[in-house]
Amino acid sequence: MPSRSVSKQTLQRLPAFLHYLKSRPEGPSRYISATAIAEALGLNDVVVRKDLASVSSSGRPKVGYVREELIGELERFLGYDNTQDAILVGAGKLGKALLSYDVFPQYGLNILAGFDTDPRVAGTEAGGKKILPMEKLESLCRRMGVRIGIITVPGEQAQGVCDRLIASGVLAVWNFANVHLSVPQGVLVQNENMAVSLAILSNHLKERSGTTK
Amino acid sequence: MPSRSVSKQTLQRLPAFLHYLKSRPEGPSRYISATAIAEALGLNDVVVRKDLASVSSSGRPKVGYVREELIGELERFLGYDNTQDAILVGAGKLGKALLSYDVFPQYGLNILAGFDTDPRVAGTEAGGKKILPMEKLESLCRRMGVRIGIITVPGEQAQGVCDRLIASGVLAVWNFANVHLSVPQGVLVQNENMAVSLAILSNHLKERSGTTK
DNA sequence: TAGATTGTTAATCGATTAACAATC
DNA sequence: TAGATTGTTAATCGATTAACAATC
Repeated sequence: MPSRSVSKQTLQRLPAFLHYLKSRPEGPSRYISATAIAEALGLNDVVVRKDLASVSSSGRPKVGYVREELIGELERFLGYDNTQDAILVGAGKLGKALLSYDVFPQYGLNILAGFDTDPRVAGTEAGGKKILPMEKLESLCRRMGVRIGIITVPGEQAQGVCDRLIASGVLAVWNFANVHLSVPQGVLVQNENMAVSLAILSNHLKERSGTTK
Repeated sequence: MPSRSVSKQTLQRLPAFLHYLKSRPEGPSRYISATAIAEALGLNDVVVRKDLASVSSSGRPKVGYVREELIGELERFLGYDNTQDAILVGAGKLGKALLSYDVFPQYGLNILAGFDTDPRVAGTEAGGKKILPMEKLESLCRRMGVRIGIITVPGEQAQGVCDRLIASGVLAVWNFANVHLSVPQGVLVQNENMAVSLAILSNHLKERSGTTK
């Protein structure tokens, strides 16, 4: 079965559906409709129906979806049941916080270890994960077939670290450094950029103040 | 001068432009072209030109933009020079990390204080910021005219906290809890959702594995 | 059967890209 | 003048929304 290709927008909504289904109090019915999800999340119902269609085909007219079944299909689609190994580079404040972040396994992410250039940091632990010196990066990645790299180093070092990760076989980079990373075709960079969020918040306030009403 | 309205996509790219301009080594020229920015960030040049047009009108054919001038215009547009006060609710691990995050002021965000229900936490400090008991929430918000609220409480409490923030005059909510928040028209919720990022990473790997090549 | 719901097909909307005129 | 660059107008593309047929 080929994995269906979905748009980025769809992919951004699916986790919210899953979370809503899980958090919803066990109702009298085993069923849930796309309409109900749409209403709860403030979305158009056709959007929800289309999104669900790319993940499941168990929806039945008049009744909707079996809640438990849909949860399973979403989890499978999002890869929550298929844990991926990752490594993290840059064990500063943020890096350590992520190493200790204990909900990642629930989302299918398993951080094997952290890496840091600072010899005082390498050798220590965070969240029960070892922090290793940078020299071990390539060998660990290759040995374990690591495909996800998390970058939490200062901006100036990010591109260099990224290049080393890719050379070691990493195919997806989660970038917390506030710089643009250049990567070869086929490698994904997912930026986690607080500056962008702040810009959106600030712009909203500016527009609100601008209104006369 | 009315603040120009820009699309969300544009707003997401502007911080990257600014960061690139700032990080770019002082070249021989005072000028920078949209084409050069586009190339460095892997974007289409017309997109960059359109984005810049909504922020600046100082671009000149043949020469481009004066780098320093454009930096100033971007900073002003993004509100980096116009610091906004914010409060944070939920002083757990993540909350404390954000309270200590010392780059926010550079992006125009000033966190006044944290709040927490736990009496053992209220009264302590993080990053030099006081953590206050929840009872003081409304009075502080009203007194200081706080318009940004940061939510780092567990999911179950997020909606309740959100309602209290809005009742206290908050107009923009930065939500780190993995739940959908319902807010009245005119209030913005910006979700910082790691589950979404993980879904995107995981989906990329799935599609890569799916390819035969 | 009637009503609720799914899922599809067509219409609309908005963003990106392409083409080009203006200008230093 | 020629070339590089801006900024605008038109064409394309993709996502959302609307309309509707299918079905339990």
